[in-house]
Amino acid sequence: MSTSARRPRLKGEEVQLLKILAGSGGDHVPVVLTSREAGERIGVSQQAADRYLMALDKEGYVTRTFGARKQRLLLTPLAVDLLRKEYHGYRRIFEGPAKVTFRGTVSSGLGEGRYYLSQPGYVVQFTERLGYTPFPGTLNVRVSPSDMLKVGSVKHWSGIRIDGFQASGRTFGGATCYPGILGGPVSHLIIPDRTHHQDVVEFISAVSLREALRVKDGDGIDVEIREA
Amino acid sequence: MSTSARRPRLKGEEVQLLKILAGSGGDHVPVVLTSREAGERIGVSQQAADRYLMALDKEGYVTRTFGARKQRLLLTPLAVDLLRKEYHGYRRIFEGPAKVTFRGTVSSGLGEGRYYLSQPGYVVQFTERLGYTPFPGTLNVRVSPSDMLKVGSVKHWSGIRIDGFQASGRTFGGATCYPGILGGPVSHLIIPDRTHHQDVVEFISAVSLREALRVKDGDGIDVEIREA
DNA sequence: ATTACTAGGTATCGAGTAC
DNA sequence: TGTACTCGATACCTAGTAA
Repeated sequence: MSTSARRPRLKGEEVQLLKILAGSGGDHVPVVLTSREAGERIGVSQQAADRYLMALDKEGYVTRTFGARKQRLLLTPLAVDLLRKEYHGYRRIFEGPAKVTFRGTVSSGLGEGRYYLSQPGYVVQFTERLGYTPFPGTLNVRVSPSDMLKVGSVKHWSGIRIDGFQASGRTFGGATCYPGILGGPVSHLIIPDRTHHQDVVEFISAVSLREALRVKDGDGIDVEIREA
Repeated sequence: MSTSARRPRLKGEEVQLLKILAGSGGDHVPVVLTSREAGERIGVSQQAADRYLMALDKEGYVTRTFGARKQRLLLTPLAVDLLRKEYHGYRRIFEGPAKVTFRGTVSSGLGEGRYYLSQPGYVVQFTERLGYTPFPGTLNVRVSPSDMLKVGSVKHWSGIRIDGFQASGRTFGGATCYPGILGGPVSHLIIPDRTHHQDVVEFISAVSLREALRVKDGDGIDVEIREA
C-alpha cells in the first residue's frame, strides 16, 4: 500500500548537522560529536542540538552508538543521498545541466524491453514526452565497475518522467528518461524506479539502435548522458 | 569601527528561496515569483513566504521591483556569494579538496610585494604557517578574462590564514594563502583580504620564482592552485 | 563529564483581511 | 489578481536539572 511514509521535511539545522558529519567522514566511519559541540557549530543550545540528533536518528538519517562518555554518529545511505541531492542542486546552479560520459559494451537484453515497450500505457507517455514512438526493443549497455559510481549519480538528476500505471491486472512501475548521445539517432536512457543497482543500462530510440549504430553484442560503445 | 554588522543567520527556508531564484536565473535577471508560488515551492503559506522575501530584501540578499501585479526578484552579489559558499561546502564533501588550473602570463609587479614581504609582522607568520621564509618579491601572473571567474572562486576555499597587524603607525591587512604548483619549488598564492578584483595574482616562494622557473615578463605559465 | 527530560517564555506560523 | 498587515494558536527554544 504505502511505499513511502510521509517524511516530514528536514529542518535547515538538521541538514547542517548532516553536512558537518559528512565533512568529518561520517559517511563511512562513526564520528564523535557531542551535542554541545554540535550546538556550538550550528549556533543553538546543547538541548536543541540533541533534539536534532535524536530526530535524525529516529528518521533514519544517522545511527548512534554510545560509548562510555560520548556518542558516535554514522550517516545512513538515506542521509548521503539527501546530501548528494543538495549538492547536485547547487552544482546545477553554478555549472549548468550535468552530463556524464563513459564507455560501455553492448550486451544482450532479456527480451523484457520489447514486452514493456509494447504496453500502450508506456507508449502514449513516451510519444508525448519524448517526441517519438519508441522502437519496441532496448539497446542494453554494460557499464564497467569503475564507471558504476558516476553513472549511478544520474538518478539524482532531473529527467523526463514516465508514470507507472495499472493494466491487465498487474502494476507497471514508473521510470525516468535522460537524453543520451550514442552517435546516432535521438535516444534516451531509461532508469526504472525499481532498479536493482544493475550494471546494465537501457536505451530507447525511434528506430532499432542496434541497426542504426551497426553494433552487436560485445562491441564497445561511447555513451553520453545529459540532464533533461 | 565595524567592518561587518552582526548578520543574523539565514533560515533554511530563506536559503531555499535563494536557490529557487538562482535556478531560474535570478542571479543575472529579475525573476517573477509571487509570494504564493514561493510558499508552495517551499511548503509554507503565502504569508510566511512573503515574510521571508521581505526579510531577504531587508538583509540585502534580493532586490525587489514591483510591476503592476507581480514582483520581480533579483539576487544580489551577497546572495550569490552565499550560494557559492554552500555549493563549495557540498563539493568538498563529494569531490574532495578543490583545485583549479589555468594558464596566465608573467607580469611585472609594482615592487609592492618586496615592501610587504619585508615586514617582520608578515615574515614570522609566513615562516610559521607556510614552512619557509619567503623570498622578498612576488611572481605576478596575469589571468585571462575567461579564467577570472574560476580563479575568483578560490576565495571561498579554505586556505592558510595570515593575520593583519599594526606596525609603524599603519595597518597591514590580512591575507589567505593557497598552495600553488608552478612546476618549480613549493610556492603559494596570496589573496589579500582587501583585494580589488584584480586580474593579477601573486605567488611567493622561498626563492626567487623568476629565477627558479627561468621566466620573464610576458611568458606564458601553467598554474595550479589547490585548497589547503 | 555526557545525554535527555520538563517547564515556561517567545518566536513563528497561518487565517483573515486591508490595500 | 497581487503584497503585506494584525492576531490568536502553537511549535520551538533555552534554562534547569535528572540520570
